[in-house]
Amino acid sequence: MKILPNSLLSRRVSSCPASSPSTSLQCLPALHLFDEMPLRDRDSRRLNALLSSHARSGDFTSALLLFQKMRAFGVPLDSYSFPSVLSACSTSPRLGRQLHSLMVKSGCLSSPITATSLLRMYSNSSPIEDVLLVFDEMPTRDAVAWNALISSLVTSGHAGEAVSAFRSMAATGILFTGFTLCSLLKACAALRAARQGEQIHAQVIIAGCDSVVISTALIDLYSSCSQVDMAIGVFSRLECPKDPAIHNAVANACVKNGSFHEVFALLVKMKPVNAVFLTSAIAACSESLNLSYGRQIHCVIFRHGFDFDTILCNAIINMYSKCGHLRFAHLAFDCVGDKNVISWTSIIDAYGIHGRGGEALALFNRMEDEKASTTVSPNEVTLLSVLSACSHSGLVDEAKQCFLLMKEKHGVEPNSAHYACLIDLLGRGGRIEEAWDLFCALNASKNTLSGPVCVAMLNACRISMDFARGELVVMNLLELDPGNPSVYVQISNFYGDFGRWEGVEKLREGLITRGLKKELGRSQIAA
DNA sequence: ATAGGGTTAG
Repeated sequence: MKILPNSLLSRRVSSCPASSPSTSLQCLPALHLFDEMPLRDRDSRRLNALLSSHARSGDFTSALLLFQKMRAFGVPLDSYSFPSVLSACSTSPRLGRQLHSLMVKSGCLSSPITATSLLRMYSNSSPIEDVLLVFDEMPTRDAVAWNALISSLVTSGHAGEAVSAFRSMAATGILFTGFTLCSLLKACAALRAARQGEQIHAQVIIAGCDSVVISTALIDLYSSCSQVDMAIGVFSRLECPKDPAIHNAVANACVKNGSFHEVFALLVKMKPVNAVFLTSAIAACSESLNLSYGRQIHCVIFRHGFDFDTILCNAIINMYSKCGHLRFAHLAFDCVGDKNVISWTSIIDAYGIHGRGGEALALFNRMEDEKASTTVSPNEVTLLSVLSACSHSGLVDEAKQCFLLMKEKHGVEPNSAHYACLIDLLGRGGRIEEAWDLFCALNASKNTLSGPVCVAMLNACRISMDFARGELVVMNLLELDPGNPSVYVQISNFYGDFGRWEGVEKLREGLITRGLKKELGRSQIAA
């Protein structure tokens, strides 16, 4: 079952990743330029131009060093000095704040251009409140300023507020641009607002601002709204040249909506392939449990020299793990040069789902040991994988120990998924008293009681044949998640275990009056 | 002088 032509499989490595050039060498010419400039030439206009050229070429170190020199030599700073240097410090909020105060002192915030650069700086590294403050204090706001605000709201997870901001923008009489519509499409995608998204799509067509970038956002919108055919339609109707990003967007849309073969068909036609596309292609193999295609695509990745890409490697680890090939998952993990928290979580989870909790724990400890040198720390997903690995292997005490250390040692606050996992684990271990104590504590504080926590507790009651406690949990569960059909299945199974068929019947009636239907399951048996 | 789209773990 080979899908890829030999030409693709055997292509020589075309581009090896260039190692990044040394920053210290890069900034030497910048310093020389300034130092060798005759004193009379060191005026704001020339130096601002130099500053902006450094920033535009991505040489932020030189831009910041030059800015320092300008200050040291008393070169007057004006509105043309700040945008470049602000873009150079987007990852350093402390430096950004200092620049902000300099801008206030030099009266450079009256222009919407400089104020917008400041807003973008804050939106890259600071809480949304800081961004709003800058926007509120702008004396005049043009379309670019509004666009920056809307885009900042969307990327910080405030999609609803972004739509409101757009309404305010329109009410102020500022005309939207293609950039505005692009951010709104992202907002609609985040809100799964298909209707509103279609209306923006109409605006795009009316305003005639459809482009490859807008189309990419449209594909992502339809993908998020589970309308993969619409996404593919936008892609295939696009008349301008298609760039890598739009290919990647449509591949992602297909993966997310289960159209795996479309991804493979695109891959065969695509030239040149890129690492992002291959990541989606690997994800398609994981989702469809297609080890054969996964291995072929892994070959392509290797031959193209993309195996340095951490995100792609993480997808490969996950693919081998999901397809049942733990040994290859581990080999792929060992090959990741720059392991991040997802690399570690993926391999820990891989051992967990293969029932090898001891090795998962050993990897977790290794991650802790290497923390100092790699600056990678476990997060809440990592801890959930560790707990779940213990659960699959019956390592109850190890899980409890890990749970106790979660906050103080790892700095991770347990959430309801962690609680559910722990209760499930205690229940399976027949330790219903401990599970019940935890459940009652959560019930008392309310905010951590969730559907999954109740389901775990209910299962614990089934295992320990504790009908009285189970009935209490049933009441909690029906109150918490009455619209979820699978909840009724769980409860029904609980009553069934105890032969309480009248309970099952009552539940069935409840299901019918609520008009709930359980989604049909599908099973896949590998040949 | 400021501006938009694509990828990995539960």
